[in-house]
Amino acid sequence: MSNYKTIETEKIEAEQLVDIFKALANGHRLKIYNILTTCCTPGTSCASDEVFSCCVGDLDSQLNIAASTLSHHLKELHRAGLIHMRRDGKQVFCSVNTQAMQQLQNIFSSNLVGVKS
Amino acid sequence: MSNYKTIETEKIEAEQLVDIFKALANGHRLKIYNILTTCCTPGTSCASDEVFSCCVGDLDSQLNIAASTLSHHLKELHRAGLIHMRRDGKQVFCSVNTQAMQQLQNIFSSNLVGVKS
DNA sequence: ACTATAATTCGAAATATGTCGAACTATAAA
DNA sequence: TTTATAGTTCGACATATTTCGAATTATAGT
Repeated sequence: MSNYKTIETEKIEAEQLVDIFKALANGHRLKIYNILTTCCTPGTSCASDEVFSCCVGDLDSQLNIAASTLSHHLKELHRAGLIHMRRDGKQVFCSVNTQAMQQLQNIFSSNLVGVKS
Repeated sequence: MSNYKTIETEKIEAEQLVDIFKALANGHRLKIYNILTTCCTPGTSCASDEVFSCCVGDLDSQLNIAASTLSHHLKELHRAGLIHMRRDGKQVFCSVNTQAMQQLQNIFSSNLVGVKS
């Protein structure tokens, strides 16, 4: 747990920002993130019986990659602090970290990359 | 010239977005982009006699990498459509593509990654 | 305890990226 | 036209990333 970024400070560290961009710099991961943004709107709980659920298996069915590869990508997104993952029984449910998304918006709004040097 | 992205459409293609994140997913390139954002505010022309100029040589002096490496990184940022490059005599001046920046902000504002599938 | 389902970890292989120095091109000045 | 300055291109090498299948862990049901 201590290995994973939280993105809670106002200004994001330059290195952390690189990690975030790195996490999004892949077609599969961007698609995953995209699916999660359109599925898990803030406040919505992602139960598996909803149309747009987002447990790992559901993502798997939309991606045409090996389960192990998907797992790897989810880990990357999680490590960057872009998504949440919680286990519920046999399944692991994923959702976007809306707070992180907010801060990314801020970064690109004023003059970009307002990072602590 | 036809090889370089322009980022003029409202919605950004998913692949293009991956290229943009890829371009920013590197410490040196992010630093370059950062320098350019704090130097070339919209409308400002970046003459070499200003304090914050941004010809390739000026960037070089701030980065501690080989000139050839810098050139490579600038090409990546340019290919992604994130910066402009124009030759003026012996020097090549770089500046951010503010339009691209704007669109990145939009992407992260509504529900992220509003990409054409 | 056994079986099935969901997901992760591991190790290997293929591909991509970052980096440098040497050689090259472009422009301006002597 | 020779020389100096500013950048780029090329080829090589080291490192990082992506991907898979096989083996493993976690949980729930029989």
